[in-house]
Amino acid sequence: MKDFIMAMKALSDPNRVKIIKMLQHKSMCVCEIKAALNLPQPSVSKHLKILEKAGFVSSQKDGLWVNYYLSNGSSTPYAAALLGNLRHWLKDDPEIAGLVEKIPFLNREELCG
Amino acid sequence: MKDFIMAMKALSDPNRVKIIKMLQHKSMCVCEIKAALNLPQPSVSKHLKILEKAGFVSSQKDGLWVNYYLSNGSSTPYAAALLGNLRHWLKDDPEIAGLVEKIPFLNREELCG
DNA sequence: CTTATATATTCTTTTTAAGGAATATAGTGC
DNA sequence: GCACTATATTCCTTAAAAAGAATATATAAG
Repeated sequence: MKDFIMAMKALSDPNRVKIIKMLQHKSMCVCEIKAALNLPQPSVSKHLKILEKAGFVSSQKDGLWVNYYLSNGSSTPYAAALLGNLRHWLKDDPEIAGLVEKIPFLNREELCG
Repeated sequence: MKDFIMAMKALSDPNRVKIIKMLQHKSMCVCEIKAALNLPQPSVSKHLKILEKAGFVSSQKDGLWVNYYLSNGSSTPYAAALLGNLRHWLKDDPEIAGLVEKIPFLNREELCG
């Protein structure tokens, strides 16, 4: 039950849902997410930590950057199933669509430099 | 997005999840749920309202009683899909199992009289 | 119309989660 | 070693949700 509640709470915040929807298209570092959502960096880090603990995302260091990407099923069954649903859910949400359109133009070197 | 967040928030509380898991077995009135979960009546009514607004449960008056039951897909796609998942999720949770075992012995006339 | 009962609503208090500013950590390059 | 940069963490404040007590509504029965 505890894991299930943690998963639901992780998805109860629009910014965290937006992060997941963006990561469906490519793995991103903190500063890219920060730029896309226009949020302060510590806020992004905190959201990512919540998503990570709930099993939705994983991370990998790449030098000074940390790349975040969607977890592959092995974490918790709840996160895995919900990530599957979220593949098509909210596809037509205008706010999400707007974000996704901008993803190709995010330039990590430029944003963080 | 708003509907999705509402659904996630509705499932972010253990008591509400327990209500859904019980309703999988039979439709129940407020006093039966109150007895099963050992919660104050206003608290049960409030939880039910949240579940209803998020599309998980519906209700039907039966004289002085109000019967609550799981909504059938037509409400929101999120609630419908999650209700599907919840059919098997948490089946082995000890707390849920304990609750479900007691459902057959809930006697509405006795509890509310 | 009055009483009794099941449920709903309101209001207040407490708890929990989110936002923000500042600081800390951990790599990188000199 | 020092300086720089991306990310993480802490602490404090604010906002949102839950719990609790009291009251209101609605239906049924006498």
